[in-house]
Formats: sequence, structure tokens, C-alpha cells
Amino acid sequence: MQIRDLAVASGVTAQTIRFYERRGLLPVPAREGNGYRQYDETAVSRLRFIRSAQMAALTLAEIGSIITIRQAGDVPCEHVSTLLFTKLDDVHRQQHALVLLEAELQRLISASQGLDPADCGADTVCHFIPQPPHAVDLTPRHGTLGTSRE
Amino acid sequence: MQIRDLAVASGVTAQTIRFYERRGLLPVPAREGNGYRQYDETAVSRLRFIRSAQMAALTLAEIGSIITIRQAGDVPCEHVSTLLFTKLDDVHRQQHALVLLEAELQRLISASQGLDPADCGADTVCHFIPQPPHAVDLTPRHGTLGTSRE
DNA sequence: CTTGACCTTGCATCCCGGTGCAATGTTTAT
DNA sequence: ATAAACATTGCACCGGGATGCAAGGTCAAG
Repeated sequence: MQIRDLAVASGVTAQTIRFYERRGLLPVPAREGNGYRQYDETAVSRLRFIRSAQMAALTLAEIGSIITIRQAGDVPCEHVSTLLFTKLDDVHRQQHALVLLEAELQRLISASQGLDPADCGADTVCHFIPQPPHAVDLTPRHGTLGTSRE
Repeated sequence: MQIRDLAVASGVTAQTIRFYERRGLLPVPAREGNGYRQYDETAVSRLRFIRSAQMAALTLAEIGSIITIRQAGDVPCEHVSTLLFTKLDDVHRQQHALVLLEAELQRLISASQGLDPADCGADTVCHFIPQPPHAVDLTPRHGTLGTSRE
């Protein structure tokens, strides 16, 4: 089968297949006389593996690392296990970050309910997004400088 | 004050300040005789606004749109409100996606507990990541083709 | 005078997963 | 014969938010 057939069979576009090949995710295929790529069933299986791994949010680089280990004749189980646990950790950290962001957005939204657009001072951009009273010191560079320049 | 002072005052690097200027987030500043950028307090305030808006996960493009409206003499409250609600929606969708991903990862992890690495078939990459039995048909292009080629 | 710390510009690079396009070659159908 | 639908290559581009670097100008201290 040629690239189009593999694309149809796997649900991945031909361009993406070439892209995966460049990335080392697919083995360099045999070529027909006209230079067209020639695939067999193992390519379909490989693409399905990539798709499944992507479902688990593994990056192409991570998927590639699994394939590389396998190629080398080793069993990548342990590596995959590590990847999955690490990814789960990532997910938990992202969930935490999203909870914080959610709270911040709700805070801004509910605070904005009581604000009158007419109160928008000319010196600020938008009072819906209050700047922290961070009171940074505007001390110039290194001590007693900046007499004439500012 | 010049760019370094603004950088220190705002906690943003000088490069980032120039980057923001190119992006239209900071007004083109006056220049000193030597061509150095010259800033005043409003620049600090503007940078604080940008930082605050980033805390709410607004993109620079979105922040820019708020500033543009403000620049035009209008009050961006309504627009900001829309952005915040949209962003909150985004957060909720991301949270949902993460819950699904979490479940998928946990499924893969717990399924892999009972698997023996020795069972790794030579035809698959890794049985920790099972491919769906998707059984796609490998029908060639359009009907009765592909006699010699595959 | 030299050193070092600043400033200027523009352009390249990073991650991530593709997508698009141009130019050219090949096969198939009509 | 010709058009359509494939294939090949390589390179540029998308969003997002910077960051780095090179090559040069400027300025103050020692």
C-alpha cells in the first residue's frame, strides 16, 4: 500500500505521516520503482500506537523515546510506566493551577459586578483588572544616579 | 527614566519591554538625545496592568485588544467582561479535559499492573498502551485498483 | 584609555504538532 | 492528449511569550 492508503487506514493525513517519518516515529519505508513510499500492516499498527499514546497526552518526543527503546531490542515497559506516572503528576499540577485560575477569574468577575464603567479613571486601562498595590520602588540604578536624565 | 529603570520598577526585563512595544502593548516612548527610550510613571502602571491581566491568563493579544479600545477613547469594561467569562469557560473546558485525561492515565496505569513485560509481542511497541481494536478497512483508492502495487 | 555596563536594532530560536505551499514527477481515467 | 488525482521534496508558517545573540553606539568610573 502507498501513503494514501495508509493515511486512510490510519486516519492520519499523508503529510502527517511524512512528518512522523522525519521525526523518527515511523521507520523509513521501502520505495517502489517510482520513488513512492511502500507500507505494510506494521505501519498501520505503528500509527495506531502513536494515536493511542497521544490519547494519553504523551508528546511525540516521548512516544519517540518509547519506540527507540523498542527498536534497540529492549522492553520499554518501565520507561512507559515512568512516563505515565509523570504525566499523571503533570495533570494534577495543571488541575491545581486551573483551580487557582478559576478562583482568580471568579474573583475578578464578581468584583466587577459592583463597578461603574463611569469610574474608569483616565490613568488606568481598566478597573475590572485591578493592579496589585505592589508599590515597587522606582529607585534608579545603583544609588545616586539619574539627575539629568529623568 | 530609561528602559532599565522601568524594567527594575516593573519586574519585567528590558527585552520584554521592547517586545511589548513591538506588540503594541506599550506606547512608543519618547527618546532622549542619544536615542534611548524615555519612560514615565504611566509606563510602570501600564506594565502592572499587563502583569495583572496575565494573572487572569489573558493572552497578550487579548490584553492588546483592551488597550486598543481604551486608546480609542472608549470604556473597555464590557469587552473585558466578555473576555473574563470566555476565559472562565475555557478553564472549565480544560478542567473537564483534564478529568478525562486523568481517568485515561489511571486506567492505563492500573491495567499495566497486571501485565508481564515478557508478554511484549514483537509486533507491537508496548502493550502498556493498548491500541483500540479499530479494525479499519484497508480498501485501496477507488474500487478495483492496486493489483500489482501492493 | 580602557573597561564595563548600559543602550540600540534586527533577526533567530525555543516548544508542540502539525499544516500549507510551490515546483515537479507519475499514474489513471476519459 | 489532457486533466485529475495522486506522489515527491523542501521550506515556511501558525500561536504564545518570550529569550538570545550579534554588531554597533554611549556613557561614567577608575
